[in-house]
Amino acid sequence: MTEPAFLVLTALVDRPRHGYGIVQEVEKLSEGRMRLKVGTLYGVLDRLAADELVSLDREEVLQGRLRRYYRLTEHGVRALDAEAARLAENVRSARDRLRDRHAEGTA
Amino acid sequence: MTEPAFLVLTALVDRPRHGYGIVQEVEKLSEGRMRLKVGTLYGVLDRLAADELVSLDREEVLQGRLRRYYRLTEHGVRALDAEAARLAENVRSARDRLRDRHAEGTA
DNA sequence: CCCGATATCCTGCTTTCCGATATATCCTGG
DNA sequence: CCAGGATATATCGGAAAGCAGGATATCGGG
Repeated sequence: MTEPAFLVLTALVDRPRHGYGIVQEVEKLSEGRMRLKVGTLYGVLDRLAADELVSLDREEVLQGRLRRYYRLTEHGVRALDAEAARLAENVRSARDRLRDRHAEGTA
Repeated sequence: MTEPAFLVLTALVDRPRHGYGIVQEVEKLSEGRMRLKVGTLYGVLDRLAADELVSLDREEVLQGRLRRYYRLTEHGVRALDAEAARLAENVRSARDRLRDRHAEGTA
């Protein structure tokens, strides 16, 4: 799973959101570090929908502007959980090794 | 930074390794989960070298076979450390949200 | 004697990223 | 009253990246 896909899934965990809302939520949850590009978003959303990790929740027309809401599927929840575990393992092994490297210099 | 790049840097933390050795080390440190493709490796190595996160350590000819060793630069160590922190943040926010989602169902 | 492991590298296909652009509405400030 | 920023979706095309496959070459085991 790519990083933008991971962030989109994370943004959808608490409730369905529309495209622009996802962009804002990703920026918020990453404390401004990640700014999801709209050019990236729709491609990611299409791929996630094709894989059935997200699905179209509903469409609203608010003040003449279309809002298309996506929600996380149960499959999506499991995929996000598995990916988080996988990334955590990568982080752990990198940190273990970095710690050993510095410990050697100290010893 | 892409995931293969992250894994290559991790594999080089403890000592310089040559291409094929990196492939094996990545497979070992990920407990068989990640199998780095050779077609991916050399492109990654070139990019990391261009960014000065790794550098050519030495070349050996062992039993008629060339071995080209790469080592992590100090810049590479810092980049790996920063990337690990960034990924850890992504994992943390995903897990926080997943926990809340399940807590709601429980409450 | 062939095959798997070891070892590097290139080519080309596919996927993905993302800047740019297009379209359209609403609100605020000047 | 109008310019510009925020809100909102979508597409195009270039660039970057991933990766399967194949070329090339040695060594050891069955």
